[in-house]
Amino acid sequence: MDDSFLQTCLFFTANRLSRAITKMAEEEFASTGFTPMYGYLIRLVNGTPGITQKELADKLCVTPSTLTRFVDKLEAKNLVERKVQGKTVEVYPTEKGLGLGDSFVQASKRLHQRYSDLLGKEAAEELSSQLVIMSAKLEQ
Amino acid sequence: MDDSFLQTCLFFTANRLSRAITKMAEEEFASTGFTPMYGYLIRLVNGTPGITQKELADKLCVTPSTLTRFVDKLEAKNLVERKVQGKTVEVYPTEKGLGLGDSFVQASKRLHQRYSDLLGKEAAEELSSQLVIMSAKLEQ
DNA sequence: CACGTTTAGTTGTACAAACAACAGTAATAT
DNA sequence: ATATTACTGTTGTTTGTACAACTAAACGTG
Repeated sequence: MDDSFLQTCLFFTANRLSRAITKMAEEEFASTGFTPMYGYLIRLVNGTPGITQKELADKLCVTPSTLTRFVDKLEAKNLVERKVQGKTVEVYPTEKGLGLGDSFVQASKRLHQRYSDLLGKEAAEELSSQLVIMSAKLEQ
Repeated sequence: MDDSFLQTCLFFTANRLSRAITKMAEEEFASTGFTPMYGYLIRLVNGTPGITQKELADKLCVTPSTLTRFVDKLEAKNLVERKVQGKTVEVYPTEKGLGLGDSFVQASKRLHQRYSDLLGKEAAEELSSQLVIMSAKLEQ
């Protein structure tokens, strides 16, 4: 049967890549005790104390509801703190969160190394920057 | 703050693209009453009557457990039929499933047109084929 | 043949992420 | 100054997907 429609459909190919890289990222982040997305969130908060949830959602490209759940979990584990400011919520790092920062940076580096070895350093960087450009166009 | 690590991390950029294209695909497939993944599954079954679940999982790049759930749902809606053959399960189309085939093809075409308009036809095709190559390397 | 090994599929469970509906606050317009 | 609109965040619910543990069939070797 002709199943070439799978290879040419961006929905399918993008999701395939997403699943492959997510699996790899989870493996590399496993030692931190958190999944990659939480690692990036904490890094953003550590690097921008008082960043609002809206800004976090924009940077991470997730919906506000998803971000609420993320912050809920991190707050429960005492890794970030919320401070309500009118209608917005500012998110601040905690001592514990700041202490974990480095392990996330290390995990990111291992992940980057691992996929760069498989794809080639140049190709990996080119791919990533293409994905940013294309995502922006699709989100319009 | 320097948040360039988000743009250069393939985990992040791949998931961003995945969410953007998934949203678009769901919009275009909404009129069929099914999400895109189910559409592709039905097309595979319609085009390859008796295909096994293993083969479907391989083609769709999902795990066997995920595929079991998909087939469960489609079978409940009478869109495919299971036939146990020893330890494997063959999946066959139903009349109803065959009848829906065309609407999935139409939805796929609309989706393809829509993202091609945004990305450029050439760029979209190039991107999709790059994603296939890169995914294969990551899955090793 | 019998036992262990591999393979295919299923089920329980968990998590990321979305949407829809809602609540509270801020900003704008009349 | 009040009413309306817009914005930010939360909660309930749903879906896609994975993994681990399991069952059952097939295969291979002593």
